Amino acid sequence: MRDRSIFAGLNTEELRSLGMEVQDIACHQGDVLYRKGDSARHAYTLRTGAVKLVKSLENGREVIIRLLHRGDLLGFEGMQDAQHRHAAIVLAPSQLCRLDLAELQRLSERLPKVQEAIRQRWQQALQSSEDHIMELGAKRAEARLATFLLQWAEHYPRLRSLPFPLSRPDLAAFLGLSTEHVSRIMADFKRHAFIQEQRGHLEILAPQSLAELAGKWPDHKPD
Amino acid sequence: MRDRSIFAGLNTEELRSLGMEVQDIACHQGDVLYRKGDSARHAYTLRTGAVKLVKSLENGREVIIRLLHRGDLLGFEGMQDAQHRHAAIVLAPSQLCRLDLAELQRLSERLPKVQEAIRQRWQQALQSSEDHIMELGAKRAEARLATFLLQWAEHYPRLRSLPFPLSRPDLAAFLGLSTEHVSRIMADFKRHAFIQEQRGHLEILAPQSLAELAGKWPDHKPD
DNA sequence: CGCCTCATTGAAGCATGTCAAGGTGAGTGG
DNA sequence: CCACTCACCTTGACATGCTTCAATGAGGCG
Repeated sequence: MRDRSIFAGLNTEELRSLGMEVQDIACHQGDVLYRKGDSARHAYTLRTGAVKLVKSLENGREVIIRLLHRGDLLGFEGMQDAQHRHAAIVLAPSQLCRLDLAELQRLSERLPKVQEAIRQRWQQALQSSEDHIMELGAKRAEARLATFLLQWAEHYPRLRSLPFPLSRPDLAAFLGLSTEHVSRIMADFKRHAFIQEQRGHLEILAPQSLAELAGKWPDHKPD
Repeated sequence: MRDRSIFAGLNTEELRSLGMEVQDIACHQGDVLYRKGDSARHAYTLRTGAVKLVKSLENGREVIIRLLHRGDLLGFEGMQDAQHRHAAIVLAPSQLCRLDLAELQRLSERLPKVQEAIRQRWQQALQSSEDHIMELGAKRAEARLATFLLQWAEHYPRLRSLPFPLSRPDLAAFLGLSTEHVSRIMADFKRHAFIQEQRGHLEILAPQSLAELAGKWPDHKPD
């Protein structure tokens, strides 16, 4: 596990031998990796667990811009901006690797592979953001939530009972809805026996039904 | 104008001398640069004009994922995906440069500067997508529209009358609203003399008022 | 214990979507 | 040149999805 490639096909040892300072970090729920506006010193790779990237409106309302899973990178915006664009908050017990940004910068100039790897991750992030835009722009609450649950499940293949460290406010902040509305829909899903929930774990009982809901649009009843 | 750097600090001549096939292209409204699913052969830089990137839901409903302005790049997802992720449609008379993706790929492996430049643009795109997510997730229609108009204006500094090639359906598809609702709000803005519109041109009369609206949130009245 | 935050539910209000109708303007074929 | 069409814009009336406010209960934690 310690030997698996953590970034750009390189594992911890190899990165270290290239002069990179790599630090293993263990976090638990609620830990703040960095806040919006912090000067960007480190980037991270998420080895296990889950992290949310949060942006706040002047108003105090928070929006979750992206949810990170095992294998995702974060904090790399520091390669161009001096400061972090959002806050990174740990959702579930996680293990991360912390990389020094300045050294990463130098490394990427020497190793095109690294540069390439970073670009690739950025494209992934962009794609997921664009998908999210579609969800927010075109679907209704029920469909957004259904889509989201199915996507979440994809991150834990061959697992019946999924880790699900998201609170209702979290879900609301990610899906652009009110806490109450999310709660109502989740309760509905449970009543219809589409899902089952207990102590931070989620089980999807009727993926088929959720998939139908996910593809249902405001303006069109398929029958 | 022909000599200005079009990409990664290189102008047309320099790119050509590096073996890159560069083609100047002139387009007008409605031209389709590529469609979603087209195999990705070319990337483009937008020299003047405006382009929309569109994704369709299975339902037929269209969402504008991103709006491109002078200096923006498009089609670069082809460097990793074999196919384009969205359709690119020209909104206003535009001049573009078309680059061969395969050659660009090779070039970027030889020139770190190019790789770097592409990564930078990707980050910009990601940032703008994330901002868009915030708009869709946290603001109401009036505020979204106000924000959008002000942002649009920023792309045409020192211009009183802005080119504004967006139809109401376009605005709706970008802001995640219905055409009618957009129309109503725009009419409101005109009645309040915040803006003025004529034949594809827009004038912002009261940026201050729009800015106030843009910062107004559903749950909080500032007074 | 007492104080949080979270989850759930109800009732009411408002924002936005839907449906429908009529008006304009641009392009097209006669 | 005209008439036709078609996409777009606007407006109204209505339906509904979603939020807000309020109240309650349940679990974590000092």
